[in-house]
Amino acid sequence: MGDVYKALADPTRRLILDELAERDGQSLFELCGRLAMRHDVTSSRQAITQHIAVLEEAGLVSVRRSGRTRIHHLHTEPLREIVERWLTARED
Amino acid sequence: MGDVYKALADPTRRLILDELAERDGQSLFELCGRLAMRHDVTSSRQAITQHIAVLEEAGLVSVRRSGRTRIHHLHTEPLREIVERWLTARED
DNA sequence: ATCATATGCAAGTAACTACTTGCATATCAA
DNA sequence: TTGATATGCAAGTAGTTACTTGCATATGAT
Repeated sequence: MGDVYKALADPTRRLILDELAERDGQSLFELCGRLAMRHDVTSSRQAITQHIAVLEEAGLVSVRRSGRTRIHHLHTEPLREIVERWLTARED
Repeated sequence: MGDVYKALADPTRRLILDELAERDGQSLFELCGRLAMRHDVTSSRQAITQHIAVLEEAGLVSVRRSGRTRIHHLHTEPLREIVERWLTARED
């Protein structure tokens, strides 16, 4: 399993999470389009694919195939690790 | 102001935050020692200094001088951005 | 003043990361 | 099948990052 923190380190990847948070279940094509239109992401489709792969390895995004289309879903659970690590008072 | 996400991307920097979370107000020397002893961090003092600089730019650590000693303090507030960005339901 | 302690600065390097380009594959419709 | 759509794979490259080494500075104690 990949590194959640490293996955968040790139601004484009964070925008991908933003996009999926606003509209879950987008295809790759849809994502690329909306990232370009609404967030001024000029990267190529391949670049986006590679970013999504990193997010997937971190457990933040899951991919499901439907015909010739990839559908992407957001999973925020891995982010809770951050909260629990430093934002929660611990008793030891 | 630096990037909180990039600051968290490095495992050694996260251990520094862990250390300060457990014992706030450590000096550089103290930090280096405890990182080596308790977390098997083999990096040089300079490496640690550079990591702290990144954490400082991200607002996660503040440094105060006391004589020939640097005292480090943890600040978790910047981490709340992460929570509010994806872990909080938004209404728009 | 002298010496050890605690830290600062800077250049160099190896590894990693994001990105691109070019081509390949697969699905759907007509 | 043929063509267009949607995505996959892989090699190459520029820029970044973490790290080290060597030397400099500054504080505190004797």
